[in-house]
Amino acid sequence: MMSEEKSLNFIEEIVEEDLKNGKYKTILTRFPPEPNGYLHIGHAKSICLNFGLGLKYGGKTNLRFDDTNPVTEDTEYVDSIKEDVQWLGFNWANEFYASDYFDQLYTLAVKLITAGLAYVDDSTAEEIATLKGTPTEPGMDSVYRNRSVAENLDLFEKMKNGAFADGAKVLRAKVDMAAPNMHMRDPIIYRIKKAHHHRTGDKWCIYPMYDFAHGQSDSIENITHSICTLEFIPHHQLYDWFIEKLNIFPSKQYEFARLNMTYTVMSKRKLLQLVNDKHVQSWDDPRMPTISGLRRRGFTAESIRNFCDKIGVAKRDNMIDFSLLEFCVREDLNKTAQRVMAVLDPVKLIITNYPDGQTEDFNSESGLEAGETRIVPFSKELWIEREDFMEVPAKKWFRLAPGAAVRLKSAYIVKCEGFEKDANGNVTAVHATYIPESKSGSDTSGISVKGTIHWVSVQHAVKAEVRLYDRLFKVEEPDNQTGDFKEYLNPDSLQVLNTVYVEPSLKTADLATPYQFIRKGYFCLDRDSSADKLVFNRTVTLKDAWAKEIKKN
RNA sequence: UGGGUUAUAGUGUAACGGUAGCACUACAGAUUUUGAUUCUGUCCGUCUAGGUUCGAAUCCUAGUAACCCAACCA
Repeated sequence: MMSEEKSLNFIEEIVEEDLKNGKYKTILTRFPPEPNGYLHIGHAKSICLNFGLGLKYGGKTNLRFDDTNPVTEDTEYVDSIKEDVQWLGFNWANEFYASDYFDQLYTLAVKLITAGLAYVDDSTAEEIATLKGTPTEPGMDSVYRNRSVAENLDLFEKMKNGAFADGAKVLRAKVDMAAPNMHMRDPIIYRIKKAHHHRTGDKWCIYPMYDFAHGQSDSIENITHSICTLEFIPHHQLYDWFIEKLNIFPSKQYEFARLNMTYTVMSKRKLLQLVNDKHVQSWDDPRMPTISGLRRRGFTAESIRNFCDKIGVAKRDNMIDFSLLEFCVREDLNKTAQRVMAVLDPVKLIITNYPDGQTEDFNSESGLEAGETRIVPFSKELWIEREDFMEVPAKKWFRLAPGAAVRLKSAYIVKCEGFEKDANGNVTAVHATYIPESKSGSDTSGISVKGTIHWVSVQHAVKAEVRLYDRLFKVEEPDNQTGDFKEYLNPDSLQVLNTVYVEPSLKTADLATPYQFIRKGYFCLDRDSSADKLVFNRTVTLKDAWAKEIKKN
């Protein structure tokens, strides 16, 4: 038996090495979101990586909210983040908050001051920026850089006690104003913000910066592998500097390339703009790349996990085709979706030789597994898809056209005998005769047809609303265009169909079940549905060989 | 123009000095009561130039390109 061995990504290699040589007995990772927005598919990559490592190597993973900036953070985001991580199928060992550590962080800052490695700076933001220099020119010392330890201690305590206004003073680490790494040029580690915090309330008026909170929180929790994205590479040196100077648990930082995907944007700032400017209806608008948006759209947790597995983990910048995500969701839904019939763009098919008032119940397979069936009622008048009839058939056309025959899925073969048109030339009805001996499952007609189409009985049909989604942006890389990214939004990303007829079995449709509208795609019920109105979202279309055939001409 | 990171088919990702493989996409075909699924096949790649070696995607040298860093954001 050939064993197919999946190769390790570079972080798994590091973990295996650390475990093998006894550096650690078990590993501890963490997923550290800032609660200032909803999670998106890029976060899913990080979640799958961090929690996946814990699972794969018998370790644990904490969920830690990096809540050090009270002005942008909110419990609404905390709640959504927890829901999304759980929905993706992961359980955290502990739910922590950087704000849990504010007292310890304050103590660590005092320790740094005492060691002569931090000072209070009264300079304005502009002065600090000017003195910082540029990547090609070294910075210069602030005049406050050499304050005594005692004075720094006194000033820092006063900062904590609210003696100064926002922005009046900051606490800076004393590193090296000439360092080639800009982040080592005496980084700010505490600032004054008299703002209400979602968890600590008004207890604090100084808050630590990312660099003096993230690594220290990792250390407090004894995180072994602190995994973040590439843009934090310049912080790595500082991360290690604090650990060394503070002599705390040596967590190690590793960086991987964040996920980028075609036809969408992946920055919380931009996504927030789309929500605020009403280009989408909400964070969970089905067009959004957010976890909640994808969930509402009908993507499964399984498909997103598979996607994250397929894209891999590496250090080079990447741009993943949206079609890979579509492939993953089709792959999963094909196995699980209930097959049903729905006519999105209805036109009437009248079976002239079928008795008035007669109905028949047909069994139709509702899943991929043999034996799963549901009952679909049939009658003289049916709704069929407008695009399944062509007055003048195209080449290789094997659906309905004058004189042509098709199979009505799970029912009879019908032959088109004519059609009706209105004054504008639009087809208003198609006429056909059915072949009684061609009944599905007991066909003795001897006729074989190439095409099979779906249908819904007019008298049994249930009216529904269907929302079709297309890519959010009309260009592959909205981030890499000139001008505002919003200029590249796809105006046709949402199409609402108000007159869709679905088969009666869908009256009991529920939010948890994925459906395949045969030949049309995968759909799910939207939470906007009510007792008297069904609303479906199209998750993704089916692959469509015919559409490609047409495009070729 | 300082520092850092990265370069393998159209897009991702393997190969750890020894046959450049896998997935998606694209294309062609078989099967099909979903033009779906399934199955078969095809196209396409080691950033460049030198060097080391029996042998280089991998090691060395020199280039080139892309991305990140000058928020009291994370």
